[in-house]
Amino acid sequence: MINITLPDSSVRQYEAGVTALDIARSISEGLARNVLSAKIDDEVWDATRAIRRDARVQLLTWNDTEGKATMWHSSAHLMAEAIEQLHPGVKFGIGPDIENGFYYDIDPGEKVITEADLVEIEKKMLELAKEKQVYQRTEVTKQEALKHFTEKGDEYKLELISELEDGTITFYKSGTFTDLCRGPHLPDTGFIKAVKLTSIAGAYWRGDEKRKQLTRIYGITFPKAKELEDYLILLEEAKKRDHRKLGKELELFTFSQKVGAGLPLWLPKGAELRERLEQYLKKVQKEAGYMPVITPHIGNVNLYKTSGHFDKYGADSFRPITTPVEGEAFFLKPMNCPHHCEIFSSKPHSYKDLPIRYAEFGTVYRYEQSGELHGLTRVRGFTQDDAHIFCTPDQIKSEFKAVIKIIMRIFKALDFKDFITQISLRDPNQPEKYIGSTENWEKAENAIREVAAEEGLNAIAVEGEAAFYGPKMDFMVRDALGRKWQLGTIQVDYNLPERFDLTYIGSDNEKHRPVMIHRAPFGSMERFVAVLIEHCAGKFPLWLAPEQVIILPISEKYQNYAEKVSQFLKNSDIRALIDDRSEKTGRKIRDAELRKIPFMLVVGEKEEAENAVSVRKQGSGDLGTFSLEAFATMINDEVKKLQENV
RNA sequence: GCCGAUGUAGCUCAGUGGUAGAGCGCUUCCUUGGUAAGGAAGAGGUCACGAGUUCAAUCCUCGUCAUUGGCUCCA
Repeated sequence: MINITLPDSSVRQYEAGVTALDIARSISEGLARNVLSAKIDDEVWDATRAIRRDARVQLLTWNDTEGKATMWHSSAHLMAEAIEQLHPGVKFGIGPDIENGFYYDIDPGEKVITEADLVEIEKKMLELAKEKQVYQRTEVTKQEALKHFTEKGDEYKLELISELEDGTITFYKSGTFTDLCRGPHLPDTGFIKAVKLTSIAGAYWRGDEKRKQLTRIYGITFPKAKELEDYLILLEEAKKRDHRKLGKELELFTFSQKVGAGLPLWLPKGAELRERLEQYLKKVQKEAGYMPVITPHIGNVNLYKTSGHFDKYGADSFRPITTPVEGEAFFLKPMNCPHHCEIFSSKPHSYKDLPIRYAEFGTVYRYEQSGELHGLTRVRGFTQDDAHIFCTPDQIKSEFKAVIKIIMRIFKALDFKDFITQISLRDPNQPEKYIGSTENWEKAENAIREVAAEEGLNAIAVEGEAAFYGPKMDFMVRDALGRKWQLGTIQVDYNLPERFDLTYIGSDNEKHRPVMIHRAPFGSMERFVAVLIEHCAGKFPLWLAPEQVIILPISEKYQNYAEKVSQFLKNSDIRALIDDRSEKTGRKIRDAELRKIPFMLVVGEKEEAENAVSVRKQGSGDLGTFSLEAFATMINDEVKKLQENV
């Protein structure tokens, strides 16, 4: 007998060789029907795999992330089986579960799989699922594994097997499909009740752009048809928040082929919104001791040779601008830091001057690959809310913390709660990607780790995500469709000060090297506004809304009074406009609601007589009648509250 | 940059080898209306751009550009 400890700490005894499914059955049939897999100690196993030792067992169902993962991983196998039956000879790469579903990378040979094929594959999957094919796990030797896939002629699987150690290799077979796989899997395919193959895309084998591009098919499955329906509705809802759609509808920004791909044009309302964000940050930065600087949009190529940007990115940048002078060339600036280094160099500094904080809303230009452009989140010309802090080594941590404080203040003011804090480190396997000494890198990385720990940030460390000159702390937020974007960033840099030979005079009257902190709380105005639009679904906080109030006269007779209200609000620093169309009030209200204008003021005979307005709040309806003064006070108080909500 | 898809009126989209349609928006007129769509008329398109096939191309073929789902990249 073995002892099985359940999550509630109760211990039950079973025969050795018992399966998680048996355990579930011994608790209740209903539970057994829902068990997808099980966590045995800290490893997720098939629910049908024999347990031969004492263990902690947690049964996993659709309600568990790992349960879903099991479902989706098994679904990838099911899809592969369907594809193999419909298109014999297809070769398979990898087919993992992902955050929302699964994919399989396949090499269809001569055939091109298109979206039209997906419907057929879905149908086949459901057919096979109904057969309740059992997922059978077998342990195989490396030799057997190699033999199997040599016979099948699947070079991708052979490559994967060649990297595995003998004795750890398992196959899973379900129906007619056998795959190299670590598992775990569902007991059988019958759990898969609803299937949607969502998209098809090219994906390089092993993520290497020099290797063959396979066809990747993404899909998602559910244990109930209703859940699939709900998921699809959710996706539709998410699309409505897409900043590209809202940006157009709310007239915030646009693009023009004539201007060029990836070069955003801010429309008046978008510019209004952005300027308010900039003014807000300028105020915060002034309080925090930053000094404004302004630098040009181009810089001599030599500047970027010194900084290292030319070597690193020169080949993939906009071509240099040449001049009538032989050999002279300028670059569109891709970064503000080299310019700021030169500002620092413009005069000698004492340790007493440090830290020095230069801030600039600096517009930079980067030649992003054409396939990378995406709305406002990935563009070729954008404005960073950049600043560079030049400090002594022992000021790093306090300066770093002060920056975190600014970022948190902004995120809080805009109600960004779901962000990810990431420590972006070197890839230790690719030292050639970075400049500077190992010693400096370690110092910088340690400083960031220490700050993260001391500030109690729940940060995840990711290797290979650092900038080429230094490690970063990045603040990431997801867009409406779940894609992660980096917003705020703080970077510790020992390298540029060295390359620019920056110095300050210490108390010992010797020259010392300052450390540089690069930081941008918004990241870029473009990307930040994009994420902000999606975050609030276009319903901006009152202080940012390009149009705060719309006045709706009941009829033309009250046009004069509407003008008077408008003038009063403008004098009270409130952004108001009048809907003077010859339309009924219901229509004006509907249009204002759709334009997401925070407040609507209905004015007619009654309001004019009382010098009042009837207030309607976007999304929540009629608030009743207010005197003009009371309304203005209410708006101004709310704006003030929102801005100071920190 | 790579693989796939898409590009028709300001917007959302339908459509056809014989040079085009709807709804919304816009303009004008009627209507002067109290909390999510009042009525009528009208204007508006080189069907992304360039070649090719054809008697004839918005439609078929090729190329370019842009958008888009991913991959790769992201100072």
